[in-house]
Amino acid sequence: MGQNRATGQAGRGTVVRGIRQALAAGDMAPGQRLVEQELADTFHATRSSVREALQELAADGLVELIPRRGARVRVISVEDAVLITECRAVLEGLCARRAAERATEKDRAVLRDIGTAMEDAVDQGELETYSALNRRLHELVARVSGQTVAESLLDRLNGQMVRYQFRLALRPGRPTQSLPQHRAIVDAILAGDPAAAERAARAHLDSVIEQLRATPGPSPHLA
Amino acid sequence: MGQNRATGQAGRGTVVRGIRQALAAGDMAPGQRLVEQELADTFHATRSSVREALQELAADGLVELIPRRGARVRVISVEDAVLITECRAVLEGLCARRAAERATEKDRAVLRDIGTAMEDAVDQGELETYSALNRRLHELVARVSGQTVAESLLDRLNGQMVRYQFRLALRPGRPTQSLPQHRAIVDAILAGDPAAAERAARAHLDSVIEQLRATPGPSPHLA
DNA sequence: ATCGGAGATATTGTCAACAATTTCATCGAC
DNA sequence: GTCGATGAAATTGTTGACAATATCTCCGAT
Repeated sequence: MGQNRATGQAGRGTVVRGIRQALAAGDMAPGQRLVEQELADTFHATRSSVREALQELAADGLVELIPRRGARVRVISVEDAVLITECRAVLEGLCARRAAERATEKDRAVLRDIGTAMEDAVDQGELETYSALNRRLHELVARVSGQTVAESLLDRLNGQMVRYQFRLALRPGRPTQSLPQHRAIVDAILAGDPAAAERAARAHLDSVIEQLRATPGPSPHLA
Repeated sequence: MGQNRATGQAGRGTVVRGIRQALAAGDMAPGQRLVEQELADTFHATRSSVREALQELAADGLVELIPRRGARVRVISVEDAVLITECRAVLEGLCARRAAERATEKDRAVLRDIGTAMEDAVDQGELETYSALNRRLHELVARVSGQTVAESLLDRLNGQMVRYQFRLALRPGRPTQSLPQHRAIVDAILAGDPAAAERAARAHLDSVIEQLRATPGPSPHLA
């Protein structure tokens, strides 16, 4: 084990996962240049794999690919983040609506659990837990909705927001603000009220947009 | 001129455009297998270009890429079309809302023109013209909205629907049904009424969904 | 000191041959 | 006649070397 490079599809997957993670962890700064050979070395893959991986990431909007000049980590401005979140708002609204129509008893039970777990987490100030539950809730609503198209679009949009979600969850007082909004979504779905579920989801994301707008801009270009 | 193969980025672009067009024109049946060497020959490109082009098309959801087994034209079922159109509904609703808020005098003039041109086309039974105006209207609303993220998502979704849009526009009586809906969208934007614009856009696409549901399924697999 | 250009270096893009895998056709057993 | 195996053909996947381009470095002129 050790220095055999992952080749082909395995390699490509490795690189995609690796870059995604590095991006989420903040190890790669927005705007940073991504050199194919460097990536190949760090992830022990071939340059071909890296090349394909970069194309995949570019298609997902995580990386910017400029012909003959290589790849950079895509820079997402606050305005971009707002536009993305506006789209999330209507798409999650759609998902919440469908979820309210289709949720099975099992789905409802899980939703209820997440709801109470969220309240506990906020009560005890466990920010990390609350953030994780937040992600799980949004994912669950999308999955339960059966709206696979919206689900994949949301996946994509969320991927582009990693950096901002990070910063937002850490804001003091934010959980207190978002918890009742999350509860409203859960309650509407449990009550089987599609219109209320859509309204609640959109209201929640509108509030996220407000928070984004109040953001000073996530880093005025260091390099 | 003639038998020099387009190479590199030129080649890739050629292939992407070529396949897109063939797909729109119905020259490639859904489910049809796409063999790399064949495509390379027909589009006078190298296999590398074809390979990259296929990945791009797969990312756009037009082609299905199965490892080690090649590429096929993606089959879109009626259910898929409905899910796609549901997403279009909320996204175009968002665009219509923003367009109502932001349209300049110039934008409004163009919108007005398209509206009257649509009425003329329907009056005189010019189906092809009406269909083209339809596309132009939807595109214009998206562009005027300034919601570039929604615009690109819609682009993608529309690309996947080419076959269905085709069939739908040809239905007898359909123009009479959709014309007032289009007028409602235009009027709401002209009036600067965001809520009404969103409602009108969603209502229009809800009606499209109804039409899709009444479709017998676009071709029960010939091959 | 700053600007601009020539050469060197680094980086991306291309290609054709080769390897691995799947698909197809043929043939034999039941 | 159907099913399954065996081998041939077709197809996709991978690789490394090479070509084209961009970027950097250094130097001289103003």
